Amino acid sequence: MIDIALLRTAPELVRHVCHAKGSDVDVDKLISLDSELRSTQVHAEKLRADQKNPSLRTDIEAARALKAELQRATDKLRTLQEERDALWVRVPNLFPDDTPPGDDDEDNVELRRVGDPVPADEARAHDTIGSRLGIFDMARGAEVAGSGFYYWKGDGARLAWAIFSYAQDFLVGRGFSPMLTPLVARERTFFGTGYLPFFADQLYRIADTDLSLIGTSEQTLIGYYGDTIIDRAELPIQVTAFSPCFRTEAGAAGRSNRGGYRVHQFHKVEQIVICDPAESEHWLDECQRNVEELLTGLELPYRVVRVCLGDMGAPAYKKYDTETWFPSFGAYRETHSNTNLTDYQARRFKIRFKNADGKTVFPHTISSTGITDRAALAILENHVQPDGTIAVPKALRSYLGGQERLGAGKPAV
RNA sequence: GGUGGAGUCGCCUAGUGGCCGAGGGCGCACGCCUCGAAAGCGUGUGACGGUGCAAGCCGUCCGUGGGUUCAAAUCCCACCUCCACCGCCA
Repeated sequence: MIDIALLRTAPELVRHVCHAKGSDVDVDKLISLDSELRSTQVHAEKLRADQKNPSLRTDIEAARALKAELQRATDKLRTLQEERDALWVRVPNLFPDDTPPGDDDEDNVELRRVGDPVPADEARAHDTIGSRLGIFDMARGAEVAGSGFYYWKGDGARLAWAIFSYAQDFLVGRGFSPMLTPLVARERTFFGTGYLPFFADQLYRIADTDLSLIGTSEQTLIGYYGDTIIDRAELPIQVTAFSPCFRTEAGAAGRSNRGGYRVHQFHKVEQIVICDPAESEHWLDECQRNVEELLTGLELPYRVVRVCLGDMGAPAYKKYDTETWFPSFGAYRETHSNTNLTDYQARRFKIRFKNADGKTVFPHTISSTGITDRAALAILENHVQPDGTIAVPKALRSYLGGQERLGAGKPAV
């Protein structure tokens, strides 16, 4: 959420944000609901104050009448509150003036390219390579769990573990504290992190419970601090976690995403920062630097784009995507996303801290990919050798017992 | 999963329908005292919302949400969490 005071002091700004981010929230309705809510609240509070008058103890008839009136006022208050909040929680976050306009990822603005991409080559498709080496299996994944699930096997599974360990060790070296988190969470958590109501159709809900599978450990990492007032001395909080991530990808069926690029379950090392509002731009840049150093260490060519308005999502204030070169797609494809959410999550989740002046304020949150198994797919495609094996980037060798080639031995299974 | 107990202002605690419409202690902050400190004494001590130019004022919050009542921390219902024991288990 943004500061509701903006609705009263700068309604044009709220209108502008809703329009720019394609929100269908009726701002005029919102303003009138909010205004009526407040006058009703003043009325109800006055009645409640009257109710405390000791003379009512001897005048039970008057007390009854007052009770009835107060009942009507609080009923109305509740209705108005529900109506206003239903709209308010859907108002998107603000964004800086230099945010690129646009509707989708086509309109993202490229900032830089790093590394020398190998030529586009359909034959380098990771599923083809991985299947041939016996380290990657879509077919059996579909058999067991349905379309959109796959297996890493043998050297493939070792490669996946290697990149996750590599990324986590790197981030720990950068001051991040590692966690292993719950893989399910309550609705409250998804609301607080801004995934509900905006991405409701992405959640795997667990029948007959309040729980859903997490779509990212961001949800449980930020959730850890929900409804708390953080000691200022603890900021900035830097945490990282490895977790499976579950997404229904509703609506993505039929898109050209062969192989394991877009699936219902992937694995991710996440980087999360909770910091003083004055420092969030700095930490967004720090997280971006981490992303790029991780990719450089994996010897993968990439480009960085500034994400446009239409591709950003309601909770995001500013977002960089990092896209890694996939020869089989003949394109840079998103492997990392790095977002400054400013105080949008903190407000929803009542995460606060006391600033130097002793005022209770909302911190900013940064949510950024560290590494996912999409990077492992990119390693297959970019580092495949003429003999069909995969060259292991130097940075990963210590995580693979010094091994320099993947898939050279007997295929697993 | 079963049975029993419990959740009050950072921590401990008082509390069985209206002198609690939240008291006390600890801690913390400030002041007095002191050469300085400790002790002692005094004052203060949260969150959220509304209102006002402002000092301030008003309201809400006793795990959460409902309900009973003129009136609820207190009575009723549901849920959440924790503790103990039993069962099961990596």
